[in-house]
Amino acid sequence: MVARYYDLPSLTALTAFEASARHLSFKFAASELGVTSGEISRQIKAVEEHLGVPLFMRRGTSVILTSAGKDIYSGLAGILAKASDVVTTIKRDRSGNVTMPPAMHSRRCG
Amino acid sequence: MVARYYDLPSLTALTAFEASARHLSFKFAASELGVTSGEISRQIKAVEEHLGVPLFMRRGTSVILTSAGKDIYSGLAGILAKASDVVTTIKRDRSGNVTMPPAMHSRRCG
DNA sequence: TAAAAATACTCCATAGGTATTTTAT
DNA sequence: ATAAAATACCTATGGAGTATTTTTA
Repeated sequence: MVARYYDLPSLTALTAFEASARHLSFKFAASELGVTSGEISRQIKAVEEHLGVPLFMRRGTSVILTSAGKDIYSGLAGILAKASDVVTTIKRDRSGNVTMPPAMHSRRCG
Repeated sequence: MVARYYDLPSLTALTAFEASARHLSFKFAASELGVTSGEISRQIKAVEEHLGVPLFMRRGTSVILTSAGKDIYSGLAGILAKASDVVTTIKRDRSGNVTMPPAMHSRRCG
């Protein structure tokens, strides 16, 4: 396993958390992300175990954010979106914008 | 697979890229992250395939960043560090700081 | 008792190591 | 020839589905 230079849970888990926090529902998060709610439940648990803090209070048929959950949500949601923007921008501007001759696109170059 | 609400390569791959770009060496990145250089090579390839753009020019015994590589590096390195900060802060302030009675720390709560 | 979350299985994809090969110096 | 990156092969871990169980409104 990569030695976590960045101390972060997996993107999968953070994505599950962000959607769950936004919807205040594992079920809706699951449906938005196209996975089962069981998987969301496991991913949320993974984030909580990574942090050592509960992020949701389970009230049987619904969930609400703990204050740690609110902090993480407000701290991370924007950052994830920004990271995604950077990547999307590069992808949009790709091919021909690399300020190098086309030959540079092959794996090896001299 | 989670339906990539955020259009990002895996954190593992981004971490490998960040370290490689900083060191301009897959070998040093590998040693810093505690993995083999073969794994770094594969992760970089994964990012490049995700983006559809080469990020490094391979010059046999060394690598240099393409302009897309520079863009991604300057765009993402800070964001990853910031995300890591958020998480680290929460971890440091955990246990007892949840503005809820200690009982709230158990899985179920009423 | 119904609706949502948690969990016990299971399976598959991705992370990662070792050993070897390729590439450019 | 040497030093670094790429790759073929293999194993281990984590992501994810199905079905069932638990929880509280």
